[in-house]
Amino acid sequence: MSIPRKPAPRRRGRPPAKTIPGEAADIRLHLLDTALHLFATQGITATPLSQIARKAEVTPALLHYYFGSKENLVESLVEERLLPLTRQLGQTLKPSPRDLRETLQHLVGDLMDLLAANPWFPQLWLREVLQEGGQLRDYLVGRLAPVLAHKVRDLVAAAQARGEINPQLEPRLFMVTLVGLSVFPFAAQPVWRSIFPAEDITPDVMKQHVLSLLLHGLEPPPVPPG
Amino acid sequence: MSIPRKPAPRRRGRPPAKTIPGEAADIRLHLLDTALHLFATQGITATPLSQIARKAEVTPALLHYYFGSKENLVESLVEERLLPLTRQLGQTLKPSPRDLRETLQHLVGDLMDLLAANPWFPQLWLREVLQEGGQLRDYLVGRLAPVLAHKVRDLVAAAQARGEINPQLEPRLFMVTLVGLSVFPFAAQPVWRSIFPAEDITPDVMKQHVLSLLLHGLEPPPVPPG
DNA sequence: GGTGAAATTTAATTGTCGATCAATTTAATT
DNA sequence: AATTAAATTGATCGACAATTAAATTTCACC
Repeated sequence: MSIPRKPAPRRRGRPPAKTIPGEAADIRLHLLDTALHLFATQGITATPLSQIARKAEVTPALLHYYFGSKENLVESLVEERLLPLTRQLGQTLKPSPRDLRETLQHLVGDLMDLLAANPWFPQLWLREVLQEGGQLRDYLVGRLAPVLAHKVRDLVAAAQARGEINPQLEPRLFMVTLVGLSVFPFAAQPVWRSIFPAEDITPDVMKQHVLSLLLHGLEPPPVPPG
Repeated sequence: MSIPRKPAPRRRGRPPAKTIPGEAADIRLHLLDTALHLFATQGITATPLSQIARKAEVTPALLHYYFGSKENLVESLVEERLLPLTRQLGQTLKPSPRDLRETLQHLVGDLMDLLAANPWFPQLWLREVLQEGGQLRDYLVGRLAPVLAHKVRDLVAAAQARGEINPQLEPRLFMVTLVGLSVFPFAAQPVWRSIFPAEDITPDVMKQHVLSLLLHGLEPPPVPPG
């Protein structure tokens, strides 16, 4: 039985190149992954570079070698991880010759798929966007919001004018509501899952719940004819 | 015109007692207020004691004199500011021989009133409940949730069984949804208010919006008979 | 095979923050 | 009036985090 050995405490100097190609994981990307995960679970300011380094089994100095500074590391994360996701989300609203309901259904569906596929997203979002001084807020307000929030507001207002939807809704609040409705349950998962057993509540169930609430609220469905 | 003078840089030693009774504000409470405000807007870890001290026009040492440690200060805040509010909220669901809609309307209404009256609440709530290791999480899961979440779940399930409400909703997700729907828009105020002008969106407007969405979703109201 | 660039670590530097403690001033008590 | 208790500052210590510099090892190319 081989003794489980500490993974050779990495000598100084440039390490030998991996010959196994699959193993040649780009260190920089690995650092990004590690940082993203820790930032999401603990917050950016609360996570020292040393911790990222330890988890990635390198030294803090290497983080500086690759990113220059902590601030820069965050910026890289936004640029390379967050932006692609949100851009993808932005696409959803592009072709909207559809019915409003259908459009919103797609938007919320896509958003929730994205949240389910990237568990770090909701926490990071709450912490770094909603929080005063959050590192990501400027980006949101400056780039993402104009694309999404304004469009949603206009679509809702137009549909209201046509009498297609509930006129008591405030168009300008609609986007926030949408986001709250989808992001919050994901971010709060650890809480409600520890309140009652809910292993059977999959992302799909959550999606159904949210969409149904969005479309009909508490209203029971009309009795089917027959 | 008198030169605006720096408020006398407080000599060391015990200060003379204020004879004006209204002026004799309890320093400890003042420190709590200041800390609460800064914590809510910047985050706990992001706020050094020195900043609280500067804003309250005392030295960091005094904070230690009154609270012993930063951790203790946070605990005091939770104990003396947050808990009373949440307890008060817990009362709302106590007497519920009412109709489900009416009950929920009251619950959401009360919650949103509370949020509007205590602007620091949403931010601190998000941080202390949703965040891994937040101070309020244990309390919420252990005490508040059993009162609220379980009750809401049961009420919703019962109403569904009676065919009174939308059967597609997941009862166990209902409470989270409710909280997300009300807390999120408040917490995100700084964001959406900077996206488009919305001075006219008062807490009452927000309340109407949320309640209407909750009750009817996107459904337009039935054409009034006549 | 030698040489410079690349990738790492170790070690040193600097700044900030929380905490402690002695000194000082006033209040309260006897 | 004397003495003790309470409230407050100033100075500073130790921990730790971010950054920088230097040293070391390997790689790639001529």
